[in-house]
Amino acid sequence: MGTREALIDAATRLLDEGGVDAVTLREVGARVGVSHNAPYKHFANKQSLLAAVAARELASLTTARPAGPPGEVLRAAMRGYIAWARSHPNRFKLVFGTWTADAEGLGAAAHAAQTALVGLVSSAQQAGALPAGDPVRLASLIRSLAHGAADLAAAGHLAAEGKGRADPEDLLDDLLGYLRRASDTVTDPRTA
Amino acid sequence: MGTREALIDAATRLLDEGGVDAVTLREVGARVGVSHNAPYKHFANKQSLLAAVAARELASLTTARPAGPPGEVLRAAMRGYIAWARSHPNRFKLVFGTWTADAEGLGAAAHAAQTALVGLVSSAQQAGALPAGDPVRLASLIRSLAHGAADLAAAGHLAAEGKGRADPEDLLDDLLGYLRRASDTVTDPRTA
DNA sequence: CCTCCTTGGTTGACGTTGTCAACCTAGTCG
DNA sequence: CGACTAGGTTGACAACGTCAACCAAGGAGG
Repeated sequence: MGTREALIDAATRLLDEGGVDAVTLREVGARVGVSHNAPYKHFANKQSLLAAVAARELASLTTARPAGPPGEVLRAAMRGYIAWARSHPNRFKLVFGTWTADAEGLGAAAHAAQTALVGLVSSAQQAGALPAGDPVRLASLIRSLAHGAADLAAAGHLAAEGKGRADPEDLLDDLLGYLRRASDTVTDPRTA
Repeated sequence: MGTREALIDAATRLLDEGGVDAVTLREVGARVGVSHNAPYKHFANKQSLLAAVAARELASLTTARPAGPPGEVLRAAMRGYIAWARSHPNRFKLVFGTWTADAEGLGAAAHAAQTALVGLVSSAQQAGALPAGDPVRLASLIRSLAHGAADLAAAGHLAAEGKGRADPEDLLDDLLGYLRRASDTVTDPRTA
């Protein structure tokens, strides 16, 4: 059990408990049982530690993909994305925060997530659950909606009560419904 | 020329320059020409100052609405939203950051923005540019996409180069296109 | 005119935090 | 056996948010 992993664990727990401001190198060190400067033996600075937390989180999102009809797998994956954002809002905010420098591991994880999603979209297209077109672009569309809905909901900028209730899951279903309808109306082979 | 406004101005400028971490009460005070504790005469704490910055920013987003065909007005409004997010990413991040407490003025501004957008959507629906349905829900859908696309683009999580290029503006147009097609199918099932 | 209170400002201090420098120790390898 | 390195320690420092105490201008009201 490396100290490095323990530091990332402790930082993640602190992040969940009190937001990014609660993640202090001293407290992280204390929780692992080392001094306040031990983290510097594993990370260049606080940002690097947070980047490691974000990278691991993003990677864990990409794994664990269930089986089933392509359209449903895609829907389940995006629901997982939304559920993760709602249950761990601080991690969500961290992952998509400002990463000026030091985004090596993070960039790779982001690219992997993107690629996996594009694969799901392609399968769903072949199954007729999504309209034809560039799968990368369609994946970006779907992910942008899920991401935006989750973020707005977390920030409280989405109508959450009353007749105009719009949960992120509802909005996702709405979009997938519109897309399925679009794929039904036209059997257009390719639109470049 | 109230000192309070000057403080908000200085804080906004600092935010643009170096992110939220660069906004220090001491530097804000120095730029306005007062001491490092003067801001406490106008704001309860740093969070309150940032909340004032965010509230003013959100309010400025709601104003300035052009005229034209309803569908185009809606599209222009969302493009303005995206353009704002791209040109002032730090303000964008701040406005939709974590606002546990002290969201009075911010909540009001958010509600106003929501209401204005719902009005645009309703008009576009009556003009046939959008499918029927709860306008609040449809507005949430469109805004979620614009918001998510802008946020992902700012974080670099959106494929930005190569053949899979997906600018936020492109994704917005894609969504509006699908929606228009869905609104057409009610009267005319044949669409291309 | 004097008094009192509010408004907006000041200086000084304190604890916390990120970060740097110097030092120490157990293990590995030539 | 000696040198090097990985990992950890203590101590210091400047910057930051925040609190407390003090202070000047200016009206309100007797």
